[in-house]
Amino acid sequence: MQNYTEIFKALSDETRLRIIYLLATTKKELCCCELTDSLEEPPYNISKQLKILKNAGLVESRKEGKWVYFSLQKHKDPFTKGVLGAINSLPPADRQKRDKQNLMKVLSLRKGDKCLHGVQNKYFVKTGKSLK
Amino acid sequence: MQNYTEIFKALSDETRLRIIYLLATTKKELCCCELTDSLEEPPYNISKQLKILKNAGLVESRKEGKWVYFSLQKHKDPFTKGVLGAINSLPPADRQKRDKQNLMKVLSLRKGDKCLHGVQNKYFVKTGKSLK
DNA sequence: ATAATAGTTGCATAATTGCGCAATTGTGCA
DNA sequence: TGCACAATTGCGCAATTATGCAACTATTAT
Repeated sequence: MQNYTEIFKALSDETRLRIIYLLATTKKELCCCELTDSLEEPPYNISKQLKILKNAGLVESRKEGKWVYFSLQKHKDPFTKGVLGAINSLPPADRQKRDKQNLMKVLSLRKGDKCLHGVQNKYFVKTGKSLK
Repeated sequence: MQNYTEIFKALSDETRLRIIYLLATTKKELCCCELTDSLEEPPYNISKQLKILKNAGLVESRKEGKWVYFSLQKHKDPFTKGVLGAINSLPPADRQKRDKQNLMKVLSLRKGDKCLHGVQNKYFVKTGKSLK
């Protein structure tokens, strides 16, 4: 049962839930810098939250050159599938809409479905704060 | 989205998940002392966890004399319904089997579907520790 | 009224978590 | 080799949460 409480704990943080929401609704693999631009959170924070999600078995990663792509864990037990299904069906709040808009903007910069740029809003990298 | 992280946070504790599991699988309303005996946890702990579950909107309570009966919240949004469904379908681990055995024992003491006794293992009340 | 009991709450302390910064790792490229 | 950059990690501090005990409320029985 610890497994399950760990999954719930991983989902009990707003940043982590926003990440999962993007992964679940777009059904794409996203790299750290794309998530950084989408959530307007500094890279180290995104990276830390992704690690927690990975340890909980919700997310898996794939390294490709300098980039690491994250996606929902493929092999899910019925429990995890049920929980992720519930998240996937959530109506998007303002925050989610903006996250998704940001993501669409960044995804349009991909070349051949690959992220070949880095963080767009470089300001995050240094300060962790949004520009406007 | 805070609502949802709050729900996940409420479920990210083993004691609370055990309570929800009993409520979800028995589909009965259970009083605090019955949960105390089932989980073999001291009453104040059960009471505190129930309060958190209640604040998260997962549980509702009904007072009847000295007793307070708790049950799953009746009016559930699709999200909550999905999450509780996932919990309900969990295969019982050893802990859950014992919890349920304990509960069955205590439920058999009811008169007319009412709990008219208190905590059976009174030792919990004073020390919070299991007898054997 | 007094005692007993179901349940709750306040408080002090311990443990955990979150966040930002700086430093580090790993990879590709000049 | 040295540099740029995506991503990660260790550390310190603040904030939050968990835990156990004791005191408290509410209700019933004597």
